[in-house]
Amino acid sequence: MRRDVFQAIADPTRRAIIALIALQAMTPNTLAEHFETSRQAVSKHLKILSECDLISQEQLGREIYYKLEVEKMKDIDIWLEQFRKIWETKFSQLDDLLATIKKQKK
Amino acid sequence: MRRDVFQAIADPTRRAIIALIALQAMTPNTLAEHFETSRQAVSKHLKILSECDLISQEQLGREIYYKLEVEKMKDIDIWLEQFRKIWETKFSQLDDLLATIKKQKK
DNA sequence: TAAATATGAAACTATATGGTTGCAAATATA
DNA sequence: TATATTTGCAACCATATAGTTTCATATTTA
Repeated sequence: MRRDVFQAIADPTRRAIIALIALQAMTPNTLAEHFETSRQAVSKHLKILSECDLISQEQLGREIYYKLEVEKMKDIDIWLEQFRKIWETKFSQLDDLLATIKKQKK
Repeated sequence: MRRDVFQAIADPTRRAIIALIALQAMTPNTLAEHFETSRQAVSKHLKILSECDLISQEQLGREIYYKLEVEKMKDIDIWLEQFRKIWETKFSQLDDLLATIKKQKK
């Protein structure tokens, strides 16, 4: 079973969960109130997010507070870095390359 | 069928395709040489990437060159922005919140 | 102690996903 | 023109995914 950050953020409900607990740590019950799905479904999403270390939990009595491990989000940022260099270049080297190929073929 | 940028980058083969064509536009055949899977499987990945506008194509004779629409990658960057604000804060407000809850409960 | 609350796990289901093989269409080349 | 090359699409398959309902466990509260 694949279980990485990219697979974790693929699901829109999980992205919403991440955004919610980024603002404030929450219990599964409180989280579930924000969605149409069942509490158990939210729990399954929390498990997936836990398995790739995007969130951590802290038990307080019978409640479990889930919070975002925001450092892990940097993994996505690191992957984006290689493309950031390209999109910050005003003149596209790709268009340039295609133009070159076209000329060669003629 | 869901078809957004986040779902597109969830697959490791598609992330590899993106990284390859970011450097240089490529045909499906050339791309497929970089992977274990069949050319047809690569074509299916290209279709998914096309459907969410992450790539575009240009036909030259019987060859079709696929190139990255690097602007679309910014969608991911935009989503990350909300978390970047948090991870750039040295002192975690989440730990703070949990500490507050603990005190209230005592 | 008994009841209520919060949670996770198990079993099940429908659909999505990623892969394969075979084929048809378009273009280039002999 | 006949053949080779490049490509996308259809049909099929095994597995993953996201959801449900039911149940067991732990903790709080009456």
